[in-house]
Amino acid sequence: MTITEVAKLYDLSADTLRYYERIGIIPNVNRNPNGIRNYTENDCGWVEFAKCMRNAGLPVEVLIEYVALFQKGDDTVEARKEILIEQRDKLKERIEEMQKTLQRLNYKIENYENGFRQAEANLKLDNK
Amino acid sequence: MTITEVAKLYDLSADTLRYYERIGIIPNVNRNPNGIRNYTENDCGWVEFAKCMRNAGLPVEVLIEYVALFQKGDDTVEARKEILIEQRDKLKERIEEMQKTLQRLNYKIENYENGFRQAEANLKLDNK
DNA sequence: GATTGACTTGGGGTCAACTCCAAGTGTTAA
DNA sequence: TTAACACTTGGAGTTGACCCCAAGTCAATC
Repeated sequence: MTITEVAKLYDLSADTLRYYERIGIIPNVNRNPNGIRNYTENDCGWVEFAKCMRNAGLPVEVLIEYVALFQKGDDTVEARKEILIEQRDKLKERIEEMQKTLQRLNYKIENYENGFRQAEANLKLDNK
Repeated sequence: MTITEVAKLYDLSADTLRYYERIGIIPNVNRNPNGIRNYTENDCGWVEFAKCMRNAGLPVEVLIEYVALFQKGDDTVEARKEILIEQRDKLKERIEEMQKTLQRLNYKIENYENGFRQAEANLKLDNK
C-alpha cells in the first residue's frame, strides 16, 4: 500500500505517517526500488496501533521507547510490559477523572433543564 | 486568598491562574487597594471548575465562550446549555474510545504475562 | 518529450496551552 | 532604611505534536 492509501485508511495525513516513521513510533517501512514506501499489513498494524494509542493520550515519547524496545527483540519483553502497565494505569486514572467530569456535566445539564433554578441553596455553588 | 494560596490549593501555577483570568476562563478576580488579587470562594469555584474541565480535555476556547456567556446573564442560559451538551457528548465519546484502548492494553499485558507466546496464530497480529 | 501526478527529503512553520522573564511596586522584618 | 518578599504587568519563549513547502525524482500519459 502507498502512503496515500494508508493515510486514507486510517484517517491520518501522509505527513503524519512520515513523521511517525521518522521519530520511530512506527518501524521503518520498506521502499520499492524508487524509494517509495510500500506498507505491508504488518506496517499497517503498527500504524493502527500508533493511532489508537495516541488517541488515548499516550505520549509520542513513550511510544517511541516501546517500539525501540520491540525492535531490539525478546530481551526487552519485561521492559515493554512495564511500559504497558504504567500507561495502562495512567489511562485508567484519566478515564476515571473524565467519568467524574462527565457526571458533573450531566448534572449541570439537568439543572439547566429543570429551569436552572439557581436560587436554590443546594445548587448555589454549582452554577459554574 | 492570594494567588499563591489558590495555586497551591488547586495545584496550578500562579502563572496559569493569571493566564486563565487574562483569557477569560475565569472571571476577573477583585484586587485589594494595591492591585493584588484576592480570590473569593466564588473565584475558587471557577478555578476548580476550569481545572476540572481542562483536565477532561475541554478546549480553552470553549471555556472562554462559556464563561463569557455566563457573565452576560440569564439570556444566555440556552446557549450555555448547548455548549455543555456538546462537550458532554464529545467527552463521552472520548471516554468510550479510551475504554477500548484500556481493554486493549489489558489484553496485551495479559499476553506478556502468559509468557508472551507470540507464535500462537491468534495473537500474531497483536504483537504491537 | 513534455506535462501530470504521486511520491521523496529536509527543514521551517503553526497551534494550543502554558511558562518564564524583566522591570517595577508595595508591605513586612531586621 | 534597606533588604527581602510577594505580588504586578506585558510580552517573549517553550513544548508537544504535527503541518506545510520547496526542490527534486520517477512513471505514466498525451
